[in-house]
Parts: sequence; C-alpha cells; structure tokens
Amino acid sequence: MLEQDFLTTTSATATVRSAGTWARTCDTCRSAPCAVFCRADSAYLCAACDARIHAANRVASRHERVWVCEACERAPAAFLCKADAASLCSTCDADIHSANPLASRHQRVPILPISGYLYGPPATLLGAEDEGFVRGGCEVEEEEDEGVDHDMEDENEAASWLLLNPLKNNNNNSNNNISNDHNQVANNGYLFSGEVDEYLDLVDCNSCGGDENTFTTNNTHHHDEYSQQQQQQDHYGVPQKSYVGDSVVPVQQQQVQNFQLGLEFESSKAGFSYNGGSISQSVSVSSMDVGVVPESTMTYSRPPKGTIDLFSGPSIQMSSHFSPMDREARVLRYREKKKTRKFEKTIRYASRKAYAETRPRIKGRFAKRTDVEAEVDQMFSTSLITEVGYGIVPSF
DNA sequence: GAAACTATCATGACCACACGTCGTT
DNA sequence: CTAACGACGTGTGGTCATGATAGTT
Repeated sequence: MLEQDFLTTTSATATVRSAGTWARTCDTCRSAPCAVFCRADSAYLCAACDARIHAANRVASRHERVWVCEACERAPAAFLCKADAASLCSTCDADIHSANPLASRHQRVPILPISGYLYGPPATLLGAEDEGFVRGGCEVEEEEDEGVDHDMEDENEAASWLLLNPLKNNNNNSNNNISNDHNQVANNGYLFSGEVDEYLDLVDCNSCGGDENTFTTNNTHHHDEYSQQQQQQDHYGVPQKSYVGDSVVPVQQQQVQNFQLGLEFESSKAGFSYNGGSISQSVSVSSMDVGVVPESTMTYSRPPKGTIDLFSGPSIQMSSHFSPMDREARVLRYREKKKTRKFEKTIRYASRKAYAETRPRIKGRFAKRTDVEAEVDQMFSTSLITEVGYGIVPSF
C-alpha cells in the first residue's frame, strides 16, 4: 500500500505496453505489428509491407510516413521524446510527460515525416541507381522527369539521413579510410558524438561507418536533419543494418568492417571495455532494478571544450567477436532495454523514503537521534500506522 | 585573442538507521 | 522442511564541496 503510493514514477509507457504485445496490426498483411503510418494511404503498415509498397515506384516512395506510437502502438507518433528515445502520439505524450515534473522536463521534438525507401532500394532499381543509393541510402538520384527543386530537397534529406554525425562528415571528407587513422575516428566524435548513451549502441556505430567517402553534402542541413536520422535509427537498428547490407555497394561493407576493426583496435588501445552489449557500472542489478537509472545518467555533463568525452563513463570493453546471431540478440536486448529505461528516479522502498524524510539532519546529513526524538518519532509512526493504515511495506 | 575573474550549474559524498537478504541454528 | 535468529549490506534525502562551463572584464 505504502510502496504503491510512492511508485508513481513508473512510466505510463510500461503500463500501456503491458496491455498486450501490439495493439494494431498491419492493414495489409494483418499478420505483423504495424511500424509506420502512411498518411497518403491512411494505412498502418508493418516494416515489410511498408518496404514492399513504398518501394514499388517513385511516387509511392514519396509518401510521407510517420512511426507508430511506441507506447500505445495505435496512433501515429507526433513527438519524439529524446529522454526516453521513444516516438509517442499526442495522447501518450501528454499522459507520460504529465506524470511528474521530471517527465514534463523531457525534451520532445515533433516527429518528422519519413519519405523515400526506408529499407533500401527496390531490387529493380538497384542496378541502375547504385550511385544514388550510395549517396543517400534512399532514392536520391536526380530525376529528370520531375521537378528539379523537389529533387534537390529529396537529395539533401536523404543524404542527411546517412550522416549519423555531422561533425564526422564535416571532418572526414578527405579521409578515405577510417581505419587508417584511428585517432581521427575517435577524435571527431565518430563513436560518441554529443550525448553518450549508457547503453552503447553498437548498431548505430556500425551503421554509421558506411558512407565515409562516398559523398559530400551540404553541411548546413546536418543539424536539423540529424534528429530525423536518429529517429530512423532508433526504430530500425538491427533491421536497418541488414537493409543497409542489402542496399549499399560492397565498398561500404568493406568500410564497415574496417571501422569495426578500427574500433576494436582503438578500444584495446584505450583500455575500453565493452562486455557483451551491456555496460557494467559495477552495481548489482536485479530484476527490480530495471527501472532504476543511476542519477549520473539523468543529465549529461559536457566534456571540456575541444575534447571528446570518450571515457567519462565507466570502463567499457568493446568486443567484436560476437557471432551474428549472438550479436543480434544482444542488440535486440539492448533496444528492448533502451525502450523500457526510465530516467525518473524510482523509489523502491517508500518506507525508507518516509524514514529518511523524517530523520533528523545536520547540514543535510543524517544525524543521530536522541532518545527523546526517537520516542517522539516512534509515537508519530505508531499513530500514522493506526490512522492511515500504513505499516507493513510490501517487498518486491 | 588571451587571461583572469565571477556566476551558475551539475554532481558526488556524507550521514544514520530501518529494512531486505542470506546463512546458520 | 520450516521457523527463528543474527550479521551484513542496501537505500533513503538534504546539504555542502568541488569541478566544469559560460559569461564578463
């Protein structure tokens, strides 16, 4: 009873999710959970159907789609919560982020519509449009039979999606092989640009290594469009990787391998340790701890100027010796964990909180209770129990 | 432009003690 | 096998010290 009253920080997302596996199935195949909502078709589509339908022709590929809300999985997502790394519809966004003051401070950005081929080019177009896909991952080649201005926008947009890290591209246009210069790989933020995620996303790292020298683009678009790319990657980590494998030319795959090798070398050189996809902070983690996030992850202190905050976190050990299956499983676990992670402080033992709040302090530190104080406190707690009915604190 | 200084912000440490967990009897 | 007991570790919040950053001079 008492514990439940205090466990208000539990995310509404989990509550909603607990209702079932998925709430809405694909309008086309009716056998898979929907992943995107196509505005043009007014249809909810799974990843496979979306790829099939919107890769059918160029017109279809221009359909604007948005991700389905990750919480209710019933409505198109309207906002991307950066703190939760979740796409949410308006309703869920309101519910979740009005739960408590901390949640209300989450930074959310409007979901940007998706267009183009999300899952690589259609097979029929691969041969003729290799260059276009190398540059953009989506359909970005010049279209001579349609508006040129529109093409330019598409090209810039698609190109930007491949830029995981604007800084990286900004610095590396002349860098032909990232494995040739490990320091540069690290120093330009290749691995950890901006926010360092406690759940290091290897997929993102790997997938970002492909287009190193295949194109240059207008860097002024990077900042605004970076978030859109992140949105895509948040949704299609592993699948996107496989799709990339389908859609990119062998040169890129080679570069991905080079990047992985470089990563391994760099990590070993720097004492990096990443153990099997989960980063240990030397804290015991029980099943109850899933929702507990160390305060250190709630905010991110920026690294000193001109430096890359590679090692601000715990020691991590990179390992690239996973089998494909093992690695995929780990990545899936990571993504599931990332979805369910909570940034709010969760009170596991409300009784301890209650005691802590009533405990005498000296300059904020707990102080020893005098006999009188203990007696008064005892009386207070006793009366509280009889009045409110509090007493036994359920264990978890 | 560089250096020095101040203001602001973020984060970890500290404290006592009730409670949870585990091993032993 | 179960219950009782003891030892030990954990978790809790307010304040302060410290370090980093931003802004100003």
